[in-house]
Amino acid sequence: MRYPAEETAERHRRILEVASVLFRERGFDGVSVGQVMKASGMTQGAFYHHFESKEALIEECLRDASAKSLEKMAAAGVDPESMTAHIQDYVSEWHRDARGTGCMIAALGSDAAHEPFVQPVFTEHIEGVLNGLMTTGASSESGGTRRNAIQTLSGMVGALVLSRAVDDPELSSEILREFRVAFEE
Amino acid sequence: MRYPAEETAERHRRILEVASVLFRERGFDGVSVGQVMKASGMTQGAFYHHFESKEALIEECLRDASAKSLEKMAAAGVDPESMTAHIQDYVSEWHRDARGTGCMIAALGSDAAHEPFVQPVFTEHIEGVLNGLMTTGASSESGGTRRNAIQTLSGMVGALVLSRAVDDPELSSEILREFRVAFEE
DNA sequence: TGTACATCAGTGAACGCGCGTTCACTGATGTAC
DNA sequence: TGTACATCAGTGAACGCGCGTTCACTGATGTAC
Repeated sequence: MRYPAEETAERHRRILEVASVLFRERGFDGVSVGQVMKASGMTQGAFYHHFESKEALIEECLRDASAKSLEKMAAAGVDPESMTAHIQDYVSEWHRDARGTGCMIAALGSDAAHEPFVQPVFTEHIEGVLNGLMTTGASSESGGTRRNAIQTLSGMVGALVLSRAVDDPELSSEILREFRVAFEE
Repeated sequence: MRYPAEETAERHRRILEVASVLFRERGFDGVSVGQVMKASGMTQGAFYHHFESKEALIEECLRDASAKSLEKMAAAGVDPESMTAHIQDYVSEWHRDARGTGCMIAALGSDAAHEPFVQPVFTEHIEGVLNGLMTTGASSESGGTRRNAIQTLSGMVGALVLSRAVDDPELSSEILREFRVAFEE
């Protein structure tokens, strides 16, 4: 059956959305094309009418996640107080437990090191985040320099990765809490 | 052929060493049992005389990497200056390019989030590293508190992950360099 | 001390399985006349 | 306006491949007598 262009675009979006969540939850190798399509309500075969390959899907997922993340950040970056709130929200129990919809760097960053084809997307994304952190002076008391943005982002990503790698809920929360106090008020 | 106990133990160590490097370089899913055994100079079949399963190998590799890392850190932790040097060495181009022999948190941390069986090892390891950072006051000008250890470790791990996720050598070096200045002298 | 046998870490082929990808086929929609 | 046909996003079976794991077999070493 041939479908109206609108429905086709809608299905494309659904695959992208579903896959984007699954990849962040389970890693690139932890999700198969079949699983993505099943979760999107279609059969495997239809996948290749929407994407050239699994790698192409991954790339598009990352570009999508990057764009959404930068939008959210731009909204928070209008003044120093809301940027501080944004950082506090990043290093939170809520975000730790929402891998599928959260930061792609924390979820997939260490995989990016051995999957060269995703590195261009990560490079652009990280540049974008650094610029976002610099637009307000919230990254440190000494103002919104690029150096402060780099130090802030490193800490945010590291704290979230540590809190997720750990088994013990007390330690996990302690990491988030103790990191957060560096950006209080 | 039956082998002397010494040779058997030596082969076990070799498998562990080879696998430990490969996992950090390519991730858990990026390395097969066959590849590990080939790189260790044996055939696939011998693997199961040394380890119960691939998961058991991974666990033993991580415990080994953790022990070696904590030893190195203890050696550096005798005084604040050498601990500072240790931190500077961690956030370096050298370490960035030595994934196979470097920090297991930076190399495999985001995979740990979706492989629950490795989380106990990561929990113990991270506790150990935090204790190591606290033995000297080097983690911050305000002394070796646990809070400072958490903030320092988060930043170290995050900076290394960012520097490896990125395509552009200039940006990668900039991240390392700008993070390092926070711990100068 | 010499011989018979149990041990067990090797070899390498085979197992079933799930993967990414391809394929022949279907049939409602949009287009040409 | 009605009919004939091309399009193309679906279906679901099949492809070859590499995976983790198992297996029958080998044969030098260590042990028992």
